[in-house]
Formats: sequence, C-alpha cells, structure tokens
Amino acid sequence: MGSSCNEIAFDELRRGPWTLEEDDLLIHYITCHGEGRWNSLAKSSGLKRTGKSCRLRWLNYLKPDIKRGNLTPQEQLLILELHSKWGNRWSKIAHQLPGRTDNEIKNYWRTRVQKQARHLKIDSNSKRFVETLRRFWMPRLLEKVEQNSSSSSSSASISTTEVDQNNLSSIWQAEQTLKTTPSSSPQPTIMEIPTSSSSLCSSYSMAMVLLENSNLQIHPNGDIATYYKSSIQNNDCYHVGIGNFDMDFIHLDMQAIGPADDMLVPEFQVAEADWMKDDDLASTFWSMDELWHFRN
DNA sequence: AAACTTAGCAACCGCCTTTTG
DNA sequence: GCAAAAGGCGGTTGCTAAGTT
Repeated sequence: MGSSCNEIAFDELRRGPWTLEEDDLLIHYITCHGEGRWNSLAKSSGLKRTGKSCRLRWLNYLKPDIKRGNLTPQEQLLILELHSKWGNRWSKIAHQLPGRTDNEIKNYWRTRVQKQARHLKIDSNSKRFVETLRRFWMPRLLEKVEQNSSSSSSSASISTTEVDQNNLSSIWQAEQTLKTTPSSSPQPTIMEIPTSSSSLCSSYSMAMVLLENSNLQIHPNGDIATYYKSSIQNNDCYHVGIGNFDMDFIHLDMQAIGPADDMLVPEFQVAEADWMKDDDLASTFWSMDELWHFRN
C-alpha cells in the first residue's frame, strides 16, 4: 500500500536495543517539545524509530520518575494483593506503584510468581495458587517488611522503609478515628486520610503501608476510606476499603508500646482447606525464600 | 574452560480503544 | 458519523549475563 518512498523509510527504521545517542536525542526532544504525538515526534526528532518504539522507550525507561532496582517487599505485597483482585491488569496495577511500569510488573509476575506456580505444579491463575500466596508468601513478605523496618530504624541508612514521623502521626490520627468508632455501628464510617501521609513508608505495620499506598495512588487529593469494624476473639477486626482497594485487618493492642507501635496486621487467615495442611507443600513453599528477592 | 541452562528484562507485536480531522 | 491515526495494553520474543554441569 505504501509508496516506494515509505517502504524505503520503513526499511531504514531501527529496531532492537536503543543506543545512548538515541536516548539522548529522545530525552532532548521531549524536554524541548513535551511527550505525545509519538509518530510525528519520531519523525521530527530524527530518530529512525517508530512512534510506538519511542513511546515505549520513554515510558518504560527514560522518564525521570522511573524507579529502578528490585521491587521492595511492600511493592511485592501490593502487586500480589492487586493481582488477586484485578488479574493481569498490569497498567492498572502499575498505577498503584509510583515509579514502576506495567512492563516491569508484568515481568516480575512472569519470572518470579509464575515460576513458583510451575514449581508447585499449580496453575498460577487458580484459586489454589492465590490462597497459597496469601497463606504462605504474603505473611512471609510481611515479616520481611517488619525486619527491614526494624533494621532501618536501628541504623542511619536511608531506605524505602524510613519513617517520616510527621506522616506517621497523621496515620496514627487516622487510626484513632478507626478505633473510636463504635463497633456496633451498622453503617460504614467514612474516614479521611490526610494526603500528607503519602510519602510514608510505615515501618510499623503492613496495614499502614497498604493504606499509604492505596491512599497515595487512588485518591491523590484528599482521600476517603470506608471501613467496617467487628470483633473476633477479643481482637478488633477491620475491613478497610479505599477506592477499589479492600482489605481485612486485625487490630493488635500493644498498649505499653505507645501509639507508633500499635499495629494493624493484615488478616490473611482464610478458611483452611485440606491441601493447606499438606506439610510437604508448606515446606516446599517456605524453602523457596532464596528464590525470591526478599533482599532490599 | 567450554557448553549448556536459566533468569531477568528490554523491546516488539498485534489487537483493541480512543482521538482527531 | 465515519475512517484513519494515535495511543494503550497484554502477550511474547530474543538477547545477555549469571549460574550450573
């Protein structure tokens, strides 16, 4: 269909890995003219690439706010939770993880998570695998989050789990709102979570991390969470919903420690199916820590 | 040391949706 | 309202480095 001129142009299109020169050209062009209109951008910039290729390179690699390096346990937890909720909606999941791309999350899922499914001979899309993640892996990640935070609090090193005390107090206030709500209330209470909490990486509980992440991404301008409170075996239980994000928590009362150490712990207890009692499966899963990137 | 395998990830492909003229 | 172009998304491929035999 195209003219011979266009065919020649097509033949000249570059493919494969980008060179430093091409990256510089793209960055410089976008800095001057902004992103978008990728096809005309590709032509005007002098790059011998398709518009799609330029767009992908920019969004997945060159954009300044791209975060590089291993996913943190917090991020892994969030991916697992969101994937169980939304499935392979990589772009949607990526929107909940600042600086992470859909491609990166997709790769993570395929290379790490599906590998485990294969290892366990479980279909990664099956309910059973989801339960395995919830029962064995998510608590393990949670443990890792706690470990990281305690080690970071005892050293001066900067890490993603470093606590911003001001934001922590905001979260604490939000939690107080949660706790003071009558448990007999038949209607969900609306709770506002301050946006200033967005940069918090809580070292105290995954619940806080999840709240923070959800807050950060779903409602950037004044956030509203709904929750239900109930009580099981003397523990306060909460169901928290922020936007499309829902999760159950148990409140563990640790009075002597004080506000910042009061914990909300995700409730991963699910109805125990027979296969869950399979010691072999459990030990197989637990022994796979080294295969996962719990470091960082 | 060489051959082979595996893991990780950047990049491409094709399809679908949205935007533009 | 329609067709073409552009953008977006999920699936797949292929390359490279690291690990294993």
